[in-house]
Amino acid sequence: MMETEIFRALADPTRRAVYERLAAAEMNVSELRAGFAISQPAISQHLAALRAAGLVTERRQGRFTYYRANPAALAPVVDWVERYRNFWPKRVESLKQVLKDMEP
Amino acid sequence: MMETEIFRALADPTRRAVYERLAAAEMNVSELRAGFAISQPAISQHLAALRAAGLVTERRQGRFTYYRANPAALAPVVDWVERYRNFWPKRVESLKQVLKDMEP
DNA sequence: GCCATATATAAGCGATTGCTTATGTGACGG
DNA sequence: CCGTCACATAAGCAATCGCTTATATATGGC
Repeated sequence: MMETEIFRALADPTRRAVYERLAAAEMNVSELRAGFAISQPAISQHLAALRAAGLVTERRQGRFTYYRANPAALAPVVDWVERYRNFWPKRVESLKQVLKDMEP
Repeated sequence: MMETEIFRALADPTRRAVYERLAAAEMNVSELRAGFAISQPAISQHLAALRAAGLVTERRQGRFTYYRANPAALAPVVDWVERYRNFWPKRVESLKQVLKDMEP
């Protein structure tokens, strides 16, 4: 299940923090690591999880790998929440559409 | 972190399925169990996780405990996604407001 | 009171998580 | 080339997960 991988990736607070930093600005691994008190491999492993879920994309440039958030990959989360829209008005539709429009 | 507990609760596919069934209809544990191929304690443990995250509420009636989904508890998920609204138009605001209006 | 029913909790177990240290891989600068 | 830098991968480990079986806690019917 695709949603499982995304929810699982976001379930870790460090990983959400990584995503948040990458949403603010594209960054290479060393720059990213600066904000956290964990080892470089730990960061790489978190990035691998986010990458597998499609939540971040990488761009290799020489020795550096630049990562950025891919907010379009959050669509399944909104989709899932949206399935319970019968509980509330269907204004949620708009968000779903916006995310769909972002697809590359 | 509150979001962590919610994301973690939703990260398990069985738990999401439980939530989905409880979103469709209030149900006691035995009725709920009928739809799954796992033991009664396993269901109770999933319900405990969902309950701890505030995603479901219980109503005891005699020997039975009836559970129902509490969609308002999904608000932090929408909130979190919404934090990246700078990537997309701010129509997301409306969803946040709707969820806030649902609070008991 | 006594027994069955409905659910929760405890205990135990293999699988998975998130971290660490160690090592690999590839690109740059001398 | 050769050493260093940027990053990924491997291996190992304690903690946590999701499940099981066993047991506790209520409630209801007799």
